[in-house]
Amino acid sequence: MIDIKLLRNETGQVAANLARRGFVLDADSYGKEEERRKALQVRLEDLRRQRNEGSRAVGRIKSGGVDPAALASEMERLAVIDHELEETEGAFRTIEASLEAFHLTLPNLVDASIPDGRDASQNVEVRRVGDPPQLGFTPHDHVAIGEALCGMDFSEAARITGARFVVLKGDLARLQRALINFMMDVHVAEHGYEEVYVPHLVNRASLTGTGQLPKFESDLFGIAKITDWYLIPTAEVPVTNLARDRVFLNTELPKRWVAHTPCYRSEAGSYGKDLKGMIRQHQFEKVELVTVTTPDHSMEALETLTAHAEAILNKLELPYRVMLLCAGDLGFASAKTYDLEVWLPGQNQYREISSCSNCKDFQARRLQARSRARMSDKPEWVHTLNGSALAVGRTLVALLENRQDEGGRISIPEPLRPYLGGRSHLEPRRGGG
RNA sequence: GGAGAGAUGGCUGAGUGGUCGAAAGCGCUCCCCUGCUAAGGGAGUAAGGGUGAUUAAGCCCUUCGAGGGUUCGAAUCCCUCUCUCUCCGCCA
Repeated sequence: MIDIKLLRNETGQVAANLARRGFVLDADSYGKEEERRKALQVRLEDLRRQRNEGSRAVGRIKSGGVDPAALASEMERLAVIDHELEETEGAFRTIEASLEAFHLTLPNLVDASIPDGRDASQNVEVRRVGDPPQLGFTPHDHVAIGEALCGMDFSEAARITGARFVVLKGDLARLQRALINFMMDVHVAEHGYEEVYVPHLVNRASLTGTGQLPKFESDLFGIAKITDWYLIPTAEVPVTNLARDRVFLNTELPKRWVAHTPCYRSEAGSYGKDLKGMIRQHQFEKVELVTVTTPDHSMEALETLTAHAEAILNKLELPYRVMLLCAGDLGFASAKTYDLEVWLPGQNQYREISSCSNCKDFQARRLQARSRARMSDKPEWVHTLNGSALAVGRTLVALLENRQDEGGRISIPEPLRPYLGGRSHLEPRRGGG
């Protein structure tokens, strides 16, 4: 949620900022509704004050020996006030609820450092690391490689569930597990994150806190039995909610958490995209980094968090580029985002493998997550950041495609070998999976 | 799933219809005393919002798990829900 006071007082300025995202905020009609709210609130509070005074008067009359005439007239006066109070309260609640609902649909303000742009085509390449491999033959895509390794089966998954799922077996299932453990270990041992294990089902409040609800319900999988619960679309939701309703001491910050979870996304509205293979699935594994900082350190924390995600790509010797998202491509909760895009020879292009965002105080306001330097200080909103490090399924795809040889062997990068029993290669196999 | 107990400020914990936004303690802040690895004394210390001159004082409203209700008046009474704890059952 953006700062409501700022929205009220500088509606035009906020509207101009949000316009950079392509979000249209009608400043005039908002201003009018806000004026109505204010007038009603002032009236309401005055009525409540009158009622409180009257109630106290009744108390005084009763305790001081009953004077029936005074009591009757006071009660009569209060009945009139109560009547108007009830009406005003109803009107106020209606407008207040509608304003609150509206506030929850407003995306975060765009950071000043963000370039203009309408969509992904106008994102800015910040740097490029590593070169696409010179394979010297027509690269296979990960689907062909996976089938040759006899460990990637989409039709079985379709039978078990439906489209956009995969069954991994043998070397590939183990490779995925190796990647998860490798990433977790690097973040814990080398980057200093605290490993957390979190629920994979979350309630509406948590999803509202991080910004998926109320606006993006169609992207989520709900569950039939408990309608308040949803499968997590990312570990960002449960992990960032660790900060909910908390007041941190600045000395406790930054909090840096890492979690591995499966992620579930309905992929509504992406029917045509990436139908083949593991790139876009309803269920995928992800290792997620979350940082909670004081406001003065969050931009620096975004660079650090992004570097931590890049470290995984570097260790796995995967070529990638860093994109600074333009205003129009920024996610709902984010003020500034770097996407990491890995090179995929099978597609002959860079594809997103990580997204690192500074949400500044946007989620903190929804979450009531605050901090202060001393107990006697007034708490202020923390800043929250999150980033994939990395999307495991896509990392697996990238490894297969970048490290294949003409015979279909996959070379395992050095740091990953201990997680695969020391093996240096995966070999294609004959026969069925 | 069954039975019972509970949910109060950063924390612990009093408070069963009328200046209770809430005793006390801890913690924290400031001051004083003392003087050396500690202790004592005093004062202050919830949040959000409205009004005020958009950042003062003051005044006011709301909030004691959430939502309803009774009442002139609710932390206190009633109903529903959520969560926590204890015991039993079941279970990985």
